[in-house]
Amino acid sequence: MIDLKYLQNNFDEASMKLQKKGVDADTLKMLKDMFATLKESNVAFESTKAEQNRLSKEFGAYKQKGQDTSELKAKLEALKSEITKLQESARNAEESLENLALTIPNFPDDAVPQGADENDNVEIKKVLTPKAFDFTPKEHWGLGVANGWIDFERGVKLAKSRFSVLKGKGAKLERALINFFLDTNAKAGFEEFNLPLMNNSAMLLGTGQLPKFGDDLFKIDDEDLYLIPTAEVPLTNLYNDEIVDVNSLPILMSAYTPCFRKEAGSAGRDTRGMIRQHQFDKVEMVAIAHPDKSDEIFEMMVENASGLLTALGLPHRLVMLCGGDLGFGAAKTVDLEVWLPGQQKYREISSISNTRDFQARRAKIRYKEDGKNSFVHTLNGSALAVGRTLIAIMENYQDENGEIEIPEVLKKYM
RNA sequence: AGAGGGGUGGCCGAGCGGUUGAAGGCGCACGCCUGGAACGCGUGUAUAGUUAACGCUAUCGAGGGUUCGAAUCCCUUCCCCUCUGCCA
Repeated sequence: MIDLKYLQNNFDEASMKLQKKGVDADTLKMLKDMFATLKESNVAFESTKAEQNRLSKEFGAYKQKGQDTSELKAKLEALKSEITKLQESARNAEESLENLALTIPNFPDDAVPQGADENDNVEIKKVLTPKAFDFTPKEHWGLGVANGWIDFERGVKLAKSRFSVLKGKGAKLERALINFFLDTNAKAGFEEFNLPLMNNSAMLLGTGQLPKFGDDLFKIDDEDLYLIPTAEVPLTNLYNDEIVDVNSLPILMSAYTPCFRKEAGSAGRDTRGMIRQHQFDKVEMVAIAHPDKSDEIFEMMVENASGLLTALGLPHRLVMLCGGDLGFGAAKTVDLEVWLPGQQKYREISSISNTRDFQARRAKIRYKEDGKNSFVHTLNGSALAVGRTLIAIMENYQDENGEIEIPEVLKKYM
C-alpha cells in the first residue's frame, strides 16, 4: 500500500511517479479525496464519541452518589443514535478508501526507466558469452523427451495442460539444482526455511497478490487457503503484523517451494515446453531490511542470483525493468535472463525486487528503533527458478547427439 | 469429524458491567549501588489514527447484539489446546 499521507501532501509528484506504472491521475485524485473524506468523518465521529464517553463517566458518578440521572440519560440516548450514524459513515469511508488503496501499485524508484512493456527494459550488462555451436542447437522440449527426462503427455494426463513430469536424470538434476541453490544462498547468509504451501488470504493480501490478482491463484475449496504462487508469500509474511528489533535486521531467508499459478492472462504464450507451467519449483530469497540498507541488500541479492548462473556456466544478462513492466508491488526490479540457444533468446529466470515499504505497510511489518516504530523494507528474488535453469542447462550443455553434459558444480549433487 | 477447555500488552498472567489501556510478574531500557559485574533499589516500557502540544478516538481473536456505559453479559464466526476417532 502506498503512503496516503505522502499522496495527500505531494499529489503532483506522486501522480507523476505512478504515471510510469500507468495509473491515471483521476484515480489518484479520487483516492486523495476519499482520504480527506475519511479524515472528516473520523473527526466527526471521534468528537461525538468523546462527548458520550465523558457523559457516561458522569452518569456512573451520579449513580454512585445516588443523584438523579434522568436528564443525563435523555441526553445520552440522543447522542447514541447520532454516534451510530457517524460511526457507520466513518466505516464506509474507510472501507471504500481501503478497497481502492489496495489496488494502487507501488511507486517506482526515480531510477526506473520510462516505458510501456518489456521492450523498453534496459540491459545493465551481459555475463558470459553464449558459446558457438557447430550444429543447430535444439530446444529443450525435444531434448527432454529424447533423453527421457521430461514426460509432457503424462503430466497432462495426471492433471491438465501446463503440467509435466520429470523423471530419471531429469528429476535428479532438478533436485541437484535445488540443493545447490539452497547451499549457495546459505553461504550468502540466507537462512533456509521449509514452509506451508498454502497460505490464508491475509497473507496474500500482505504481499500484494490479493485483492487484485486472485484470478491467478489456485484457491482451496471451502477454506480460506490458497496455493502459494511463490515462496515470497510465506517468507515475507513470517513477520506479518510483527515488530522486529532493529538489531535483528537484515533478516535474510531462503526457501525451496513448488509454486502454483493459474497463468491467467498468458493464454497461448509459451504453451510448448516447460517455460510456463501451473506448478514449478523455485528457490526464493527474501530480505527484511532497514530502509537505509535495502539498496545495498538489493545489489547483493542480484549478485548472488547472477553468481548462481555464472557458477553453472550459463550466459545471462541483467535487465532493469521499465515502469510499464514493473510488478504491482515493486519499486525497482532487476530481471536475470538466461541465454537459451535452442530459442536463440534470453529468457527470464530470476526477478529481484525491492518493494521498499509497500508490502511492509500492507503486512504491518515494522521495526523498533529508538522507541519509534517504522516500516521495514522487504525484498524478494528468485535464486533461481529451478525448472527454467534445468531448461537452460539442457539447451546450453547439449552436444550434437542431443546428449547433455552435467555442469561441474552440480556433479557432487548428482 | 465428536466432546471439553481456552484466546488479554514483547512474553506469562489477573480482571468477569462504570475513574481499566488494562493489577502483578518476567523481559527490555535508563539511573543509583559496585573497582567491575551479579544481586538489590528507582524510573520507564502496547498498537494505530488524530493533534504544534495537552489531549482525544479506536483496539483485550473477528463480527454483531444488550446497555447511558462492555475486556467483562448474549449470539455468530475463526483460531489454539486436551481427549476420542482417522491418518503420513
